[in-house]
Formats: sequence, C-alpha cells, structure tokens
Amino acid sequence: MGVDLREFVKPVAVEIDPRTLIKKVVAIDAYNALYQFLATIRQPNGEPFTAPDGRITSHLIGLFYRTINLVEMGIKPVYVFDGKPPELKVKTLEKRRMIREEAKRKRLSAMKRGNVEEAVKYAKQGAILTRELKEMAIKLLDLMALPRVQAPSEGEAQAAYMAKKGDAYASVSQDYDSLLFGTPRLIRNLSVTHKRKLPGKNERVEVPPELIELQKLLKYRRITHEQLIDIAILLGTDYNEKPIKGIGPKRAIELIRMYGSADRVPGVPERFKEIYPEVKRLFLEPEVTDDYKLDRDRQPDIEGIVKYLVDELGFNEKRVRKALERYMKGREKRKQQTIDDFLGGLI
DNA sequence: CTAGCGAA
DNA sequence: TTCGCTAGC
Repeated sequence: MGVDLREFVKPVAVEIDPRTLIKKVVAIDAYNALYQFLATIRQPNGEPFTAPDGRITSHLIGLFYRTINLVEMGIKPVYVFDGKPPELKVKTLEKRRMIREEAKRKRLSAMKRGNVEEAVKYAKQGAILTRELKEMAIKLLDLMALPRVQAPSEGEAQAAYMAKKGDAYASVSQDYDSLLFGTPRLIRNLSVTHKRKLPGKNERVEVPPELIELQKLLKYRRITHEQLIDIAILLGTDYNEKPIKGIGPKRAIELIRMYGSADRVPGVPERFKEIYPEVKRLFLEPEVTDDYKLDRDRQPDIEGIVKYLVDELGFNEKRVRKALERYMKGREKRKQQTIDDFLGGLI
C-alpha cells in the first residue's frame, strides 16, 4: 500500500522502453510483485488458480512467466523479500486485515445476490499473501538460480539501499515508499507486454513501465529528500495515519515549506507529534543489510523446476518447458554480453 | 499477469 | 502483423 504520491510524482514520471533496462539489475519488491500476481491472476469466477492439493499457484504463474520475460529481454531481476515489519507498521497491518475481512463479507453477499462481477472484485481485495505462498516463491526462485535478498525489515528499504549503493540500477515496485527510502530510481509497471485490465471494467489499456528519478522529483518540487518524507507523513504512510483531514499533496508542500517539518504544522494531534521522530527515522535510517550476494554462477535446476511446477503443482509441462527454454536462452545471451563487455574493456 | 490462437 | 479473446491450475 503505502503513501499515495501519484499526483505529486506525475510531472516527473517518464514512460520508458523496457529495453533501456537491458543488462541492468533491478531490485524487485517481492511482496509487492507477488501480491500483484495474487490479486490479478484469477479464474473467471474470481478464485485464484490452485494446485491439485489446493495450494494457491496464481503468484507462481506470475512470478515464473514474468521473470522469464525479463531475463529473456536481458534484464537482471533480483527479488527482495520483507523481513520483520517495524512496530509502527503493525497497526497498518491490522487495518489491512480488517479490510480483507470486510471484503470477504461483501464477496459472500454479492455472491448470494448473484452479482458475479462484484464478487470477483471483492475476491481480489481479499487476497492474502501467506507465509506458505512466500515460501513457494522462494523455492521457485532458488530452483531457477535467480538471486534473492532477505531484508532484515522492509523490502523496499533494502531495495532502495541496493540501488543507492549501485548494486541495482533501480527499485521496482508499484508503491511510492521506495522514494521515501531514498531510491534514486523507481520503476513502476514493469512488464514486457503492457496490457492491463482496468479495475472494474473489462477493457484493457496500455500501461507502459515508468521511471521516476528521485533527484528529478526533488528538483522539480524544489524540496529536499527530508521534506519529501515530511510531506508523505502529512499525507499518511504505513507508519502513521494522516494527522489532519483535508490535506492533499498541494497543501502539504506549502505547510512543510512554511513550518519546516510535519510535527510543527498547527493542528496536528499530540499523539502524532510523539511518533513523528520515529516515523521519520524509519524512512531516513531503515534497517538494511549488506549481507547478500547477487551471484550469477549458480545453474538453474531444470528438472527440479519441472518436478515442482508440473508434478507437484499441476502446471502444463509443455508450457513450462517452453518457457524454460526461453529462460536458458536469455541467460546464455546475457553471459555472452558480459564476456563481450569484458573483452571490449581490454581493447 | 502472459502465451497462444484464430480473426482482421 | 496486430487485435481480441481464452486459458492457465
């Protein structure tokens, strides 16, 4: 979820051709990606896809085919997984659970009325990414020999850190929080074909990948990174509720310019002033780690993947093998590129 | 979300 | 080739 900075960021967001990411490492917010797959890859009745034993597979369908497309194109994905959420986020997580329960009630009621479309809508809202689903994704990534990073706390913070260090070119997430964590580049809507279903409607629209550069945003808005965080805090983040009603991005900038920081804005509740320093610290100095390696040396376990996806989870073998062929070709091509670059460097 | 297929 | 639709598990 996170902060809604869409309007704030829009003027500097630029559409990019995914080919501009060739040979670049992109740090993908795994939670965000898996959640997205889980919510969108559904059967016509709104139910997720499942293995014969009942385990959900929608997230793996997305992960498998999307990742292979990226690799085939020459992009180097690394998935970053969440660790332990900060204390202040626990309330947000509880609120999300309430929303899911509410969605479940609405789905059942829509079903009783025979309103399939509405039932499907609420089924998607009720999507929940369990530990088991996450473990399945990790198992698949390891079999595919794709690098992954376990963040100590927030995955987006870890991805931003890796991008800041230069280990990744950009963070990939639908959420804007990465910018608050200081990622120099945020990529949204990363996919190879850009067709996406419009929520509610049955039409599809082109949603091309877009790049948001932090420095460009700060320059355009004539603010500092710290002020950006304060603006987000006024709008409400995963760690704090919106302190004052009726404040959008426009007013938030003015208020931060006028008063310097969010806790000094007149009218904010005492409770807000109390948690403010900690909220700000969570964005400025999030818990991250250097304990990761993005090695490219491991080889994918093709038969292991087939055993897992086909024998255990019921994927279609022909499809899986065809995709794996594309995957291996993509990896080979990339290896050759790397060798070429190396030789080029010697000349 | 993506692949694949038949229609335009 | 591109478009539109369906199936995927």
